[in-house]
Parts: sequence; C-alpha cells; structure tokens
Amino acid sequence: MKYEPGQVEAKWQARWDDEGLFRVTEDSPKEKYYLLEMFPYPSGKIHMGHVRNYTIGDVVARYKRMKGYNVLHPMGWDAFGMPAENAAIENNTHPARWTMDNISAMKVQLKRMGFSYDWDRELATCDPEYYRWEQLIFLKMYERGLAYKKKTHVNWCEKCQSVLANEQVENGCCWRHTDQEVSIREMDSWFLKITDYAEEILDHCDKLPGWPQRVLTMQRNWIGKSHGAIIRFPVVDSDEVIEVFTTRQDTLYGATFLCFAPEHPMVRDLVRGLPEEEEVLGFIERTLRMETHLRTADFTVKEGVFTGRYCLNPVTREEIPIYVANFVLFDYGTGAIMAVPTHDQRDFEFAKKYDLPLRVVIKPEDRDLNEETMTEAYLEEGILVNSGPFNGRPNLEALQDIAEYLEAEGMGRRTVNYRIRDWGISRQRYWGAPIPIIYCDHCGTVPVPESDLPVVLPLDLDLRPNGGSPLPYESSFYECDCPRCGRKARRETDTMDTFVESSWYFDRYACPDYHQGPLDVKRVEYWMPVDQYIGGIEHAILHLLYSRFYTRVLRDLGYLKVSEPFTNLLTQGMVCKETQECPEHGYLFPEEVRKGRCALCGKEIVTGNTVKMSKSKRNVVDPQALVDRYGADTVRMFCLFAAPPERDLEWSDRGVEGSYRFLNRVWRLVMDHLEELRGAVTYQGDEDLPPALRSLHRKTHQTIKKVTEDIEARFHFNTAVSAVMELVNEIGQVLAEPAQEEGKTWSVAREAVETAVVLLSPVVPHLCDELWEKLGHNDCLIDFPWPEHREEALKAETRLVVLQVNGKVRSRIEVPVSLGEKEIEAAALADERLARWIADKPIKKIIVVRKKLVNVVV
RNA sequence: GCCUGGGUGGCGGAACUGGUAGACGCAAGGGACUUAAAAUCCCUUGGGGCUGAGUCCCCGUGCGGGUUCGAUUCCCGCCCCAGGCACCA
Repeated sequence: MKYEPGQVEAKWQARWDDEGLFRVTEDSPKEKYYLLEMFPYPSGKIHMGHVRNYTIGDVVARYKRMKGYNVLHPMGWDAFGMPAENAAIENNTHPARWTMDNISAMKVQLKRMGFSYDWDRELATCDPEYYRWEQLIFLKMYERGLAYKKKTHVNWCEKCQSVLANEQVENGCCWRHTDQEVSIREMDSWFLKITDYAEEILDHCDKLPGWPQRVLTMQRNWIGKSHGAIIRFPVVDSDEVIEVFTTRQDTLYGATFLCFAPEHPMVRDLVRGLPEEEEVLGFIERTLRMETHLRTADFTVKEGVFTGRYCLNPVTREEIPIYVANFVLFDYGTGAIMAVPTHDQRDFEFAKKYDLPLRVVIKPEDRDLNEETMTEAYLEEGILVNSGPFNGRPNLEALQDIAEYLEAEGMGRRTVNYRIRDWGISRQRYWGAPIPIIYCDHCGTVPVPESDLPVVLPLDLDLRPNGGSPLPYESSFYECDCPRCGRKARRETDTMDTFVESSWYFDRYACPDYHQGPLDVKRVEYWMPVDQYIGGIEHAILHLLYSRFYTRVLRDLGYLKVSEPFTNLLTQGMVCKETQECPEHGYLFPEEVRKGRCALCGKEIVTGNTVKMSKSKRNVVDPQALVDRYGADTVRMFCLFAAPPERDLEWSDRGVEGSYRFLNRVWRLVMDHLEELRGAVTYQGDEDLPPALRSLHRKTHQTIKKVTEDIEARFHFNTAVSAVMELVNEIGQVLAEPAQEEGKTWSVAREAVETAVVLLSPVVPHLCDELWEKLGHNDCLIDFPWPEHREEALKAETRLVVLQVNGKVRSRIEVPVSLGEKEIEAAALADERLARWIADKPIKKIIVVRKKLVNVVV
C-alpha cells in the first residue's frame, strides 16, 4: 500500500473536525496552556512565512496537549488595513468583500495544513462585534486622559494618504511603501499615552525571562530612558524663558549658545519684527521640507541661523546667542538644547562653522585643553574647570550636585526623559475602526455615548479612486446630532491604526462570544497570560510594545488581572531563498526557470544571494503547490527540519524531497511489517534481550529523552527530527538482519516503531494518526500521553572512552561502565596505541574526565 | 558610529556545562535490482600526505594572539555578513 498523503490528510482532517478535537473550554481539570501565533493579515494566500510560523506553533500546541495541558490554540484575522483598500480600488470590489473572500480562501489553506486550531474562537477585527469593544476601550481611555488630541508634525505618506507613527517610518520612507518618501505635515491627531506607562514597561523588561534578550534590548533602547535636567535660560529683553533638556548639566558653564529645533513654536515669537525674521523663517521652511531622517543624519552638515536674540546662561550670567539648528530634534527633550561646543561634537562643528565662542569646562587629569587649538570636542571624563564653585571636581561626581544647585536656585530641575513618544493612532483611511468621537460647535469634542456603540463603518459607499478615505465625503456617516445638546454635529472621520486591534485580540480569544463587554473577566483570567507567543522578529518593537501597553491599560480599567500579555516569546527567522535573474527579463519566479535557463528567452540565468522571500524579488515558493504535490506533512516537516526556528530558513526544493522520502520510509517501515508488528506485544523492558535488541531498546528511550528535551527546552525541532531519523534507521537495520529470537524482535521493534510514530506526531500528525490506527489503536494521537523515557533502558554495559596524548585523540577503548577512575586510567595505559605515543617519554600528568576521556600529558 | 545577532564540508545544519568537530539531511560519485527508467537498497564523500593505504600521519570551525592537559565553545584584538537604531543633548 502506497503512501498517499492527499487521502490520508483529508481523512484525518475530516475526523478531527467531526470530533471537534481541538475545541477547548475553561472547565477542564487540566492545567491551562495558551499557545498563540501572531494572527495573519488576510492578504489572499498563505505564504511560507505563515506556514513556518504556524507549523512551529502547531507542534508546540500538540506537544503540550499530549503532555496533559488544556491547550488554547486560536486563530483569527487582522482584517483591517490598507491593502484591502488598495486592492478594492484596483479590482473594483469592496474592501469588505475582498477581505472576507481572502479570509475564506486562507482558512481553507490553513485547514489543509492540519493546524490544531479551535476554530470556534475565530475572530476578524473588521467585525463590528470586535471593534465595538475597541471603541469602548478608546472612550474609557479618553475619560482617563489616556487618549487625547493634539496638533503635531506628523509623517505623511502620500500613497497611504495617511499619517505614520515615527515607528512606522523606515529609512525615511513609509514602512509599507518603501519607495514613498515620508513628508512632514501639521495635523490634528489622536494619541494614546503610552508614555504614561513607559517606566513600567521598561522596568518589567527585567521580568520577562521567557523573552529573547535581543527583543528586550531593542525595546529598552526604543523607550530610551535618560536622567538629566531641564534648565531654564531667560531670554534677554523678554519675560520668556527657554527650557532645555540635558543629560550633561556638568557642562553648563561651557554653554556658549542655544539652539532651537526648527519646529519649535517659540522661534516665531522671538524673531517677530526683527531684521532676522525673514531669514529665520526661510531657514525653518527649508529645513522642515527635508524629512527629519535626512535632516538629522550623521553625514548632513550642521546648519543653522542666528535669531537675533540672546538669552542668559543661568550660571555664568553671560548673554549667549540663540540659534535655530537643523540637528536639534523637536520631539526629543524640550525641542531646544544648550550648546557646549567644547564637549559635544555636533555643537563643536556648529560653533566652528558660525565662529561661536568655545569654553573648556572639563579637562583631562594629565593635561590642559586649549580652545584655540582643539580640533574636536573632548568627550571623556575629567576635572571641572571654569565652573565656578564646582571647579576641581570630577565631572561625573558633580552631575548630581549641579542639578541640586539648579533646583535650589530655581534655574532648573532634575528630570527623567524618554525617547519614546505617544502613540499616534489617527489614520485618514476608510478600512479601519472609526474613532467614536463627535465634534459639536457648541459642546466641543464629545465622546459617542456607550449606548450608541458601535459606530459602524458604513459599507455601502464608493471608494475614492485616489486612495483617500471616503468618510469625510459621506454625509450619512459624518452628519449626526450632538449627544449633549442635540444640535447638528460632525462625526470624527479618522479611523484607528490597525495596531490597536492587534494589541488586545489575544484577550478576546478567551471569550470571542461575549456580548456584555469587551472581555469576560473570568474567562480571560483563566487563559491569560499567553504562555507562548510565536511570531516574526519584525514585530520585535511595535506590535509587542503596544500590546504590553494595552495590557496595562486594560488591567487598570479592570478587565485584566495580568500586566504582561506574553510570558514566553519565540521570534522566528525569515524564510529565504536565492534569487534567479535573467539578463534580459530580470528577476524570475522559480517556475520561469527551466534547467538554469530563462523560460522566456532561453538565456542562462544568474543565481543571486539568498535573501528573504518577497514578491519583488520573485524568489517565492507557493506553499499550496507543495502541499498539492507532497502533502501538508512533508511541508510541515521540512519547515522544522531545515533550521532551528530563531534562525533564517533557507528554502531548498531538494530538502523537501528529502523530507518526503523520509515520511515514505516511515510509512513502509510500518506497512511492510504490519502483520508482525500488530501480532507483537509492545516490549515493556521486562525481559532480557540479545545485544542488538537491547541496543534498539536503548535507542528508543534515548530518542524519547532527546526529542522531549529538544522541544521542551529550546524548540529545536530540527535536532528532534534528526533523532527520530536515527531511530528509524536503526529499526531498519535490526529488521534487515535475520532475527535470533523472533518474538522478542517484534516486541522490541513494536516499541521502537510506535515510539517513532508518537514522537513524530506533533510534526506530521496526519501520517502518524494513520499509522497509529494501522497499528491497531483507536484514538487520535493528540490524546495519547507523551511518552517518558525509562532511565533503566538508557543503561549500557560498556562505554567508549577517548584516549588522548597531549590533548590529541590517539585511541578509543570500550570499557565496562562499572569501572572507576583509577581502573579506567589503568585500562588506558594498557592500550597499545596509546603506549606507542607515550613511548619512553615521562608522563607528567594524567587527566581522567568522568566516564568520557583520558588525557595523558607527556 | 552605536546596539544586537551571526561566520563550522559542495549545501542546510549538529556538537546542550571547555572533552571524539562535521550527527541528521541534501547534493555528488560508485554499485545492486530493472529490458529500461523511476522508486528502493548498499558503499564512498572536509582538505592534504604516505615502497608498509593504516581504527596511519599532518592540517582544519572567518583572521591573529591568549588562557587551558585540552578551545567551534572562554578572554583580548581584528575582518566580514545580516538586522535594528542613529545628531538622544
């Protein structure tokens, strides 16, 4: 009987479905285990990245279930977003239609992969039953001041016709349209106050031992906490005071000028009516037209313009000039800096360019610095000079004292500054959750009453061909009555960033059918936190940081008991493949290449580097085609076998063949000996065995131990699969040789074969369930307890000891396990080959490593 | 520039706490079976050396040093690749 993956897989998928095998409830006596993979955006087809992510998750889910946990393994759809709008415009369809069609198609594909999801908990974020609760949460955040509106300079993507959070800008371009430069616009936007939670989120980075260190490091750097001071510089001939943030108040006596960021609103007031006004405003306009990214880049020349105004250095009482400079960031600190050219390289370059004064205030212990001859800023530690009462003090020591002095004198205050900014969530897009706010000429900004939720996104309207949102043009949507005064009012037409939906979907999985509120506190308390979260490394900051923020907000709103959403995090690497390029036709899809030549023109193709699979490079493999050809089990196995999950996976068609061959081998191993195996009683370790069988029995239990450890401790499925391959190889060898004791042979073989099938079942569940049934079992393997190795079976009579002379391997001997160190040493010295190497050289030292190695130093 | 990973055969990778480098798989070559092919099975496969082809010798984990009886593993310096961040005051 041939292995027919198509038939086997259809049979078992139908059976799992019929039995509702993966449905879970909260009333199980078993301990809960919440396993989650990042939900997909319904783009139309699953890609290799999905397959890899969800296969890793499925193995863990099935393994944990077999280990006796009540496993929640849900799946849903991150269903709002711009691609739906773009596709809708292109294909003359509706985003809702496009999205729902994609969901159906991808659901079929996911089911075809045999993933063990509880589909009863499926949710789509574009469903009003989902986003109504998101709107409610927004209102509660608004009540608490966690959602607010402010004018900001925002990143604007022309293609999206939408604002991008700073975090969504990549290389100065939109993170979705990497060829679209981001420009700066002033706009009124809604923000969520993630900064209120920055300290807690940062602090708890230390309490996430189940997260990869590098993700935590990235998040810590993103939050960017620094201690410093805000120092007040009074403006000459004015009541105004300029506040600057600095972490280097120790250099305050050396501050010889001050710089504003071009965006700073104070600048316009300061220059009003001055002869410098025109030049300053011109400079600001020119500078702002450059994107922040480029403007502040390392290689950009530091430029600025004098405002014509001066302020007082609060400690030296000197009048110092005020500049506007391109390198000062408006969003960091106060948007203005004190410039200390002697001890900051940027300030130094600026001062040299505009011939501004320098004053050294820190000197190295062993020499003096000269302002006239310095060629760069002195950044090291040293002793304070020219610093009034602080002269002679080491600069780091004086940091605190100077801050206290400033506070005492009313010149400033100590402060903690964060790099992270509040989360801008306003999007001028259609396909998103409406922000539940109404603007009334009389009452101002009025929240939509809870009883009026959800504010439903209207579906029956025409999209605008240029890509902008139709909502501001749809009077039936924006026209409304003010909930306070009843007069005509206008509804907010911005929708929310889709990261809002993905910041709490994992909570909703606990109670997707709950209608009395966003979350059923009891059920959420049962499931949360997620025990294991699995997804791509590309979400290391944004999604994961927002989710950590949202979890705390929901906790403070009383919906959640936990602070951290994800106890353990596994970030998997990318799926890569080499590119293929035709000199004439450019990048080619794999199916456009025939025997190393372009299918279109016959020219020889050039094989390029191995890079992340992407449509633009055309180095993509469609999982569906592979599943059709080899079956889901083969695809699953290859994804796991080719590399450990955290590493990038290099795609190899040959490797897939290899996985398919192995599954065929397992199939034949069982089917070729089915009668004998079924007739045998599984060996229980209770009888004496001849050496070959004892070895197989030992291998069986070694494999159990190895596979369990590989999955449990480090998710190294590649080595787990290797271990089972070794076991299968050894079974094959034993069965190939003529057996001495038939009965015992089949008995031990049955134990080995069944073990291999059970251990492989999380990886290739269809094949294993089929073989399991053939072997005479009725239940699906997911309800079979994961095996435990028998310590007794691992024991051997002899062991290999490596013999070295001066650290080089010269011989190997088998010794009885019972031998002590002294006896092993004696056995080593008795070895002929070793003796040849020692010869008559005097033995200086003998090192015996417990049960492994003897090293003779001569 | 900074931060974080990584560099091991023809290829993907293994070696878990400093103890046999290259498990397992792929590819390649040879052989068996077959009219033939596919499939399957068996053997060889890091490089080099050798009147005694041996459970032989030398070299070998990016490069150069070091610690150690012993280093892919630890330390110092350097090179390269990938990802992230960047005038952070």
